[in-house]
Amino acid sequence: MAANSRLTTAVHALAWMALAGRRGREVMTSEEIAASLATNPVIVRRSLGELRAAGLVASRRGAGWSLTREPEAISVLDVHEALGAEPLFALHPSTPNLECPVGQGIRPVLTEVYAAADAAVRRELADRTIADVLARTLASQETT
Amino acid sequence: MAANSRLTTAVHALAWMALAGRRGREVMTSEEIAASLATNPVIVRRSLGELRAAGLVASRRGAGWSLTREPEAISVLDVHEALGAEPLFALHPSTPNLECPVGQGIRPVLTEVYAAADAAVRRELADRTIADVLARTLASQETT
DNA sequence: CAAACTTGTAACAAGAAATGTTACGATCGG
DNA sequence: CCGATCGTAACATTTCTTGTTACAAGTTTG
Repeated sequence: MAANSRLTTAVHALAWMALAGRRGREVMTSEEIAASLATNPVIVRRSLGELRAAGLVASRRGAGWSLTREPEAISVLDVHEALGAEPLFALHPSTPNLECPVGQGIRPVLTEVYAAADAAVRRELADRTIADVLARTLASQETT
Repeated sequence: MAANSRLTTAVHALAWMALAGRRGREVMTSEEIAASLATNPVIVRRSLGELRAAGLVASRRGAGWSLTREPEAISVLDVHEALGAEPLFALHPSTPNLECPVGQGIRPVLTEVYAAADAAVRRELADRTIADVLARTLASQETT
Protein backbone atom coordinates (compact mmCIF):
# COMPACT_ATOMS: atom_id res chain seq x y z
CA MET A 1 0.00 0.00 0.00
CA ALA A 2 3.04 2.20 -0.13
CA ALA A 3 2.74 3.24 -3.77
CA ASN A 4 1.68 6.75 -4.58
CA SER A 5 -1.99 6.88 -5.42
CA ARG A 6 -2.39 10.48 -4.39
CA LEU A 7 -2.33 11.73 -7.96
CA THR A 8 -5.00 9.20 -8.87
CA THR A 9 -7.19 10.32 -6.00
CA ALA A 10 -6.86 13.99 -6.88
CA VAL A 11 -7.35 13.63 -10.63
CA HIS A 12 -10.35 11.37 -10.11
CA ALA A 13 -11.90 13.87 -7.69
CA LEU A 14 -11.38 16.75 -10.11
CA ALA A 15 -12.78 14.80 -13.06
CA TRP A 16 -15.84 13.90 -11.03
CA MET A 17 -16.30 17.52 -9.99
CA ALA A 18 -15.95 18.59 -13.61
CA LEU A 19 -18.64 16.14 -14.70
CA ALA A 20 -20.98 17.25 -11.93
CA GLY A 21 -20.32 20.87 -12.84
CA ARG A 22 -21.28 20.19 -16.41
CA ARG A 23 -24.51 18.74 -15.09
CA GLY A 24 -25.19 21.87 -13.07
CA ARG A 25 -23.85 20.78 -9.70
CA GLU A 26 -21.05 23.22 -9.12
CA VAL A 27 -20.58 22.45 -5.43
CA MET A 28 -19.96 18.99 -4.02
CA THR A 29 -19.34 17.65 -0.54
CA SER A 30 -16.32 15.59 0.39
CA GLU A 31 -18.69 12.75 1.12
CA GLU A 32 -20.06 12.72 -2.42
CA ILE A 33 -16.57 12.75 -3.85
CA ALA A 34 -15.45 10.04 -1.45
CA ALA A 35 -18.33 7.86 -2.61
CA SER A 36 -16.98 7.85 -6.15
CA LEU A 37 -13.48 7.05 -4.93
CA ALA A 38 -14.73 4.43 -2.47
CA THR A 39 -12.76 5.98 0.33
CA ASN A 40 -13.12 8.13 3.41
CA PRO A 41 -14.23 11.78 3.20
CA VAL A 42 -11.21 12.81 5.23
CA ILE A 43 -8.94 11.47 2.51
CA VAL A 44 -10.74 13.70 0.05
CA ARG A 45 -10.50 16.75 2.28
CA ARG A 46 -6.80 16.21 2.75
CA SER A 47 -6.21 15.77 -0.95
CA LEU A 48 -8.38 18.66 -2.08
CA GLY A 49 -6.90 20.77 0.69
CA GLU A 50 -3.56 20.60 -1.09
CA LEU A 51 -5.22 21.52 -4.37
CA ARG A 52 -6.89 24.47 -2.70
CA ALA A 53 -3.51 25.74 -1.52
CA ALA A 54 -2.49 25.71 -5.18
CA GLY A 55 -5.63 27.55 -6.23
CA LEU A 56 -7.23 24.72 -8.21
CA VAL A 57 -10.33 24.37 -6.04
CA ALA A 58 -12.14 26.33 -3.37
CA SER A 59 -14.06 25.22 -0.31
CA ARG A 60 -16.32 26.71 2.30
CA ARG A 61 -17.10 25.26 5.69
CA GLY A 62 -20.62 24.00 5.87
CA ALA A 63 -20.94 24.22 2.10
CA GLY A 64 -18.61 22.11 -0.05
CA TRP A 65 -16.02 22.12 -2.80
CA SER A 66 -15.90 23.70 -6.22
CA LEU A 67 -13.49 24.12 -9.10
CA THR A 68 -11.94 27.54 -9.55
CA ARG A 69 -11.01 27.00 -13.20
CA GLU A 70 -12.43 25.36 -16.25
CA PRO A 71 -11.37 21.68 -16.50
CA GLU A 72 -9.62 22.58 -19.75
CA ALA A 73 -7.31 24.85 -17.77
CA ILE A 74 -6.14 22.28 -15.22
CA SER A 75 -3.33 20.01 -16.38
CA VAL A 76 -2.37 16.81 -14.66
CA LEU A 77 0.97 18.49 -14.06
CA ASP A 78 -0.81 21.25 -12.13
CA VAL A 79 -2.29 18.56 -9.92
CA HIS A 80 1.01 16.76 -9.53
CA GLU A 81 2.74 19.95 -8.49
CA ALA A 82 -0.08 20.91 -6.15
CA LEU A 83 0.44 17.62 -4.35
CA GLY A 84 4.04 18.42 -3.59
CA ALA A 85 5.71 16.49 -6.43
CA GLU A 86 8.49 14.67 -4.67
CA PRO A 87 11.60 13.79 -6.65
CA LEU A 88 11.50 10.38 -8.29
CA PHE A 89 14.93 9.37 -7.07
CA ALA A 90 16.96 10.41 -4.05
CA LEU A 91 20.69 10.81 -3.61
CA HIS A 92 22.63 8.93 -0.94
CA PRO A 93 20.93 8.65 2.47
CA SER A 94 24.28 9.49 4.08
CA THR A 95 27.10 11.49 2.55
CA PRO A 96 29.32 9.22 0.47
CA ASN A 97 33.03 8.92 1.12
CA LEU A 98 34.58 12.11 -0.21
CA GLU A 99 38.05 10.54 -0.21
CA CYS A 100 36.88 8.34 -3.06
CA PRO A 101 36.87 10.00 -6.50
CA VAL A 102 33.43 8.60 -7.20
CA GLY A 103 32.06 9.53 -3.81
CA GLN A 104 33.39 13.02 -4.25
CA GLY A 105 32.05 13.81 -7.70
CA ILE A 106 29.01 11.69 -8.40
CA ARG A 107 26.32 13.69 -6.68
CA PRO A 108 26.03 16.58 -9.15
CA VAL A 109 26.06 14.08 -12.00
CA LEU A 110 23.19 12.06 -10.56
CA THR A 111 21.34 15.23 -9.68
CA GLU A 112 21.42 16.21 -13.32
CA VAL A 113 20.26 12.78 -14.48
CA TYR A 114 17.38 12.76 -12.03
CA ALA A 115 16.39 16.29 -12.97
CA ALA A 116 16.20 15.23 -16.61
CA ALA A 117 13.93 12.32 -15.70
CA ASP A 118 11.76 14.61 -13.62
CA ALA A 119 11.46 17.09 -16.46
CA ALA A 120 10.44 14.31 -18.82
CA VAL A 121 7.61 13.31 -16.51
CA ARG A 122 6.45 16.88 -16.27
CA ARG A 123 6.37 17.25 -20.02
CA GLU A 124 4.07 14.24 -20.27
CA LEU A 125 1.76 15.38 -17.50
CA ALA A 126 1.59 18.91 -18.85
CA ASP A 127 0.03 17.63 -22.05
CA ARG A 128 -3.15 16.31 -20.44
CA THR A 129 -5.92 18.23 -18.76
CA ILE A 130 -8.75 17.22 -16.47
CA ALA A 131 -11.08 17.84 -19.39
CA ASP A 132 -9.05 15.40 -21.50
CA VAL A 133 -9.14 12.75 -18.81
CA LEU A 134 -12.87 13.18 -18.34
CA ALA A 135 -13.57 13.08 -22.07
CA ARG A 136 -11.58 9.90 -22.51
CA THR A 137 -13.19 8.35 -19.45
CA LEU A 138 -16.66 8.96 -20.80
CA ALA A 139 -15.72 7.98 -24.34
CA SER A 140 -14.66 4.52 -23.23
CA GLN A 141 -18.16 3.93 -21.89
CA GLU A 142 -20.09 4.96 -24.98
CA THR A 143 -18.18 2.25 -26.79
CA THR A 144 -19.15 -0.37 -24.20
CA MET B 1 14.42 8.36 4.76
CA ALA B 2 11.64 6.87 2.69
CA ALA B 3 12.75 8.26 -0.66
CA ASN B 4 14.24 5.90 -3.17
CA SER B 5 18.00 6.03 -3.11
CA ARG B 6 18.43 2.51 -4.42
CA LEU B 7 19.24 3.71 -7.92
CA THR B 8 21.88 6.04 -6.49
CA THR B 9 23.45 3.23 -4.50
CA ALA B 10 23.57 0.88 -7.46
CA VAL B 11 24.86 3.39 -10.00
CA HIS B 12 27.51 4.60 -7.58
CA ALA B 13 28.63 1.04 -6.91
CA LEU B 14 28.88 0.26 -10.62
CA ALA B 15 30.77 3.46 -11.37
CA TRP B 16 33.23 2.70 -8.62
CA MET B 17 33.70 -0.84 -9.91
CA ALA B 18 34.24 0.55 -13.41
CA LEU B 19 36.93 2.92 -12.18
CA ALA B 20 38.66 0.16 -10.21
CA GLY B 21 38.46 -2.11 -13.25
CA ARG B 22 40.15 0.52 -15.35
CA ARG B 23 42.91 0.61 -12.76
CA GLY B 24 43.35 -3.14 -12.97
CA ARG B 25 41.21 -4.22 -10.02
CA GLU B 26 38.51 -6.26 -11.68
CA VAL B 27 37.17 -7.87 -8.51
CA MET B 28 36.03 -5.94 -5.46
CA THR B 29 34.58 -6.92 -2.12
CA SER B 30 31.29 -5.61 -0.82
CA GLU B 31 33.25 -4.01 1.97
CA GLU B 32 35.36 -1.94 -0.42
CA ILE B 33 32.29 -0.81 -2.28
CA ALA B 34 30.49 -0.03 0.96
CA ALA B 35 33.39 2.18 2.00
CA SER B 36 32.86 4.45 -0.99
CA LEU B 37 29.13 4.62 -0.33
CA ALA B 38 29.62 5.11 3.40
CA THR B 39 27.18 2.35 4.19
CA ASN B 40 26.99 -1.25 5.31
CA PRO B 41 28.38 -4.11 3.18
CA VAL B 42 25.05 -5.92 3.44
CA ILE B 43 23.35 -3.02 1.70
CA VAL B 44 25.80 -3.43 -1.14
CA ARG B 45 25.28 -7.18 -1.36
CA ARG B 46 21.54 -6.73 -1.48
CA SER B 47 21.74 -4.07 -4.14
CA LEU B 48 24.31 -5.87 -6.29
CA GLY B 49 22.37 -9.09 -5.78
CA GLU B 50 19.52 -7.59 -7.75
CA LEU B 51 21.92 -6.47 -10.46
CA ARG B 52 23.37 -9.96 -10.59
CA ALA B 53 19.91 -11.40 -11.20
CA ALA B 54 19.73 -9.07 -14.21
CA GLY B 55 23.15 -10.16 -15.45
CA LEU B 56 24.96 -6.86 -14.89
CA VAL B 57 27.46 -8.16 -12.34
CA ALA B 58 28.75 -11.49 -11.11
CA SER B 59 29.86 -12.65 -7.68
CA ARG B 60 31.52 -15.63 -6.05
CA ARG B 61 31.43 -16.56 -2.39
CA GLY B 62 34.75 -15.93 -0.75
CA ALA B 63 35.89 -13.93 -3.75
CA GLY B 64 34.04 -10.74 -4.63
CA TRP B 65 32.12 -8.84 -7.28
CA SER B 66 32.89 -7.99 -10.87
CA LEU B 67 31.21 -6.36 -13.84
CA THR B 68 30.02 -8.66 -16.60
CA ARG B 69 29.90 -5.96 -19.26
CA GLU B 70 31.87 -2.93 -20.28
CA PRO B 71 30.65 0.23 -18.48
CA GLU B 72 29.73 1.64 -21.88
CA ALA B 73 27.21 -1.19 -22.25
CA ILE B 74 25.32 -0.61 -19.00
CA SER B 75 22.71 2.14 -19.12
CA VAL B 76 21.15 3.73 -16.09
CA LEU B 77 17.89 2.29 -17.39
CA ASP B 78 19.38 -1.20 -17.19
CA VAL B 79 20.13 -0.53 -13.55
CA HIS B 80 16.71 0.94 -12.90
CA GLU B 81 15.03 -2.09 -14.40
CA ALA B 82 17.31 -4.48 -12.58
CA LEU B 83 16.17 -2.92 -9.32
CA GLY B 84 12.56 -3.73 -10.03
CA ALA B 85 11.45 -0.37 -11.44
CA GLU B 86 8.20 0.24 -9.62
CA PRO B 87 5.61 2.40 -11.36
CA LEU B 88 5.82 6.09 -10.54
CA PHE B 89 2.13 6.41 -9.78
CA ALA B 90 -0.42 3.90 -8.56
CA LEU B 91 -4.10 3.58 -9.30
CA HIS B 92 -6.73 3.58 -6.55
CA PRO B 93 -5.81 1.63 -3.41
CA SER B 94 -9.32 0.20 -3.44
CA THR B 95 -11.57 -0.27 -6.44
CA PRO B 96 -13.49 2.94 -7.14
CA ASN B 97 -17.25 3.04 -7.29
CA LEU B 98 -18.22 1.44 -10.58
CA GLU B 99 -21.71 2.93 -10.40
CA CYS B 100 -20.15 6.33 -11.02
CA PRO B 101 -19.24 7.09 -14.63
CA VAL B 102 -15.87 8.40 -13.56
CA GLY B 103 -15.19 5.50 -11.24
CA GLN B 104 -16.09 3.10 -13.98
CA GLY B 105 -13.99 4.49 -16.79
CA ILE B 106 -11.07 6.38 -15.35
CA ARG B 107 -8.67 3.57 -14.65
CA PRO B 108 -7.61 2.76 -18.23
CA VAL B 109 -7.21 6.47 -18.88
CA LEU B 110 -4.92 6.98 -15.93
CA THR B 111 -3.04 3.81 -16.74
CA GLU B 112 -2.24 5.26 -20.14
CA VAL B 113 -1.13 8.59 -18.69
CA TYR B 114 1.11 6.91 -16.16
CA ALA B 115 2.57 4.61 -18.79
CA ALA B 116 3.48 7.64 -20.88
CA ALA B 117 5.23 9.23 -17.91
CA ASP B 118 7.05 6.00 -17.20
CA ALA B 119 8.18 5.70 -20.80
CA ALA B 120 9.49 9.25 -20.70
CA VAL B 121 11.62 8.45 -17.66
CA ARG B 122 12.96 5.36 -19.37
CA ARG B 123 13.95 7.33 -22.44
CA GLU B 124 16.00 9.68 -20.27
CA LEU B 125 17.70 6.92 -18.33
CA ALA B 126 18.42 4.91 -21.46
CA ASP B 127 20.55 7.74 -22.79
CA ARG B 128 23.17 7.54 -20.04
CA THR B 129 25.61 4.76 -19.30
CA ILE B 130 27.77 3.95 -16.32
CA ALA B 131 30.73 5.03 -18.42
CA ASP B 132 29.07 8.42 -19.00
CA VAL B 133 28.37 8.88 -15.31
CA LEU B 134 31.91 7.95 -14.40
CA ALA B 135 33.42 10.24 -17.02
CA ARG B 136 31.37 13.18 -15.88
CA THR B 137 32.12 12.42 -12.25
CA LEU B 138 35.86 12.47 -12.89
CA ALA B 139 35.64 15.48 -15.20
CA SER B 140 34.14 17.63 -12.47
CA GLN B 141 37.19 16.99 -10.35
CA GLU B 142 39.81 17.90 -12.91
CA THR B 143 38.16 21.28 -13.09
CA THR B 144 38.35 21.75 -9.33
C1' DC C 1 44.38 -29.38 4.92
C1' DA C 2 43.51 -25.29 7.87
C1' DA C 3 42.73 -20.56 8.61
C1' DA C 4 41.10 -16.37 7.07
C1' DC C 5 38.14 -14.15 4.18
C1' DT C 6 33.76 -13.22 1.65
C1' DT C 7 29.26 -14.04 -0.07
C1' DG C 8 24.19 -15.20 0.71
C1' DT C 9 20.55 -14.62 3.55
C1' DA C 10 17.68 -14.47 7.53
C1' DA C 11 16.09 -11.84 11.41
C1' DC C 12 15.30 -7.72 13.52
C1' DA C 13 14.93 -2.56 14.57
C1' DA C 14 14.09 2.20 13.50
C1' DG C 15 12.08 5.64 10.70
C1' DA C 16 9.12 7.47 7.10
C1' DA C 17 5.11 7.65 4.25
C1' DA C 18 0.38 6.44 2.70
C1' DT C 19 -4.10 5.16 3.85
C1' DG C 20 -7.83 4.90 6.76
C1' DT C 21 -10.59 5.96 10.96
C1' DT C 22 -12.59 8.56 14.82
C1' DA C 23 -13.36 12.80 16.96
C1' DC C 24 -14.46 17.46 17.51
C1' DG C 25 -14.19 22.54 17.01
C1' DA C 26 -15.29 26.14 13.50
C1' DT C 27 -18.18 27.92 10.09
C1' DC C 28 -21.89 28.24 6.76
C1' DG C 29 -26.90 27.85 5.00
C1' DG C 30 -31.52 27.85 5.85
C1' DC D 1 -30.57 28.56 16.31
C1' DC D 2 -29.59 23.94 14.13
C1' DG D 3 -28.00 20.73 11.05
C1' DA D 4 -24.56 20.06 7.64
C1' DT D 5 -19.86 20.32 6.36
C1' DC D 6 -15.18 21.65 6.48
C1' DG D 7 -10.46 21.70 8.91
C1' DT D 8 -7.52 19.27 11.48
C1' DA D 9 -5.51 16.57 15.07
C1' DA D 10 -4.63 12.04 16.85
C1' DC D 11 -3.99 7.41 16.24
C1' DA D 12 -3.58 2.62 14.07
C1' DT D 13 -2.07 -0.22 10.32
C1' DT D 14 0.60 -1.43 6.53
C1' DT D 15 4.55 -1.23 3.63
C1' DC D 16 9.13 0.20 2.24
C1' DT D 17 13.87 1.52 2.99
C1' DT D 18 17.94 1.56 5.41
C1' DG D 19 20.86 -0.29 8.66
C1' DT D 20 22.63 -3.92 11.87
C1' DT D 21 24.01 -8.48 13.69
C1' DA D 22 24.65 -13.21 12.93
C1' DC D 23 25.98 -17.28 10.76
C1' DA D 24 26.20 -21.02 7.25
C1' DA D 25 28.39 -21.94 2.76
C1' DG D 26 31.92 -21.43 -0.28
C1' DT D 27 36.79 -19.50 -1.88
C1' DT D 28 41.46 -18.31 -1.43
C1' DT D 29 45.90 -18.62 0.47
C1' DG D 30 49.62 -20.37 2.97
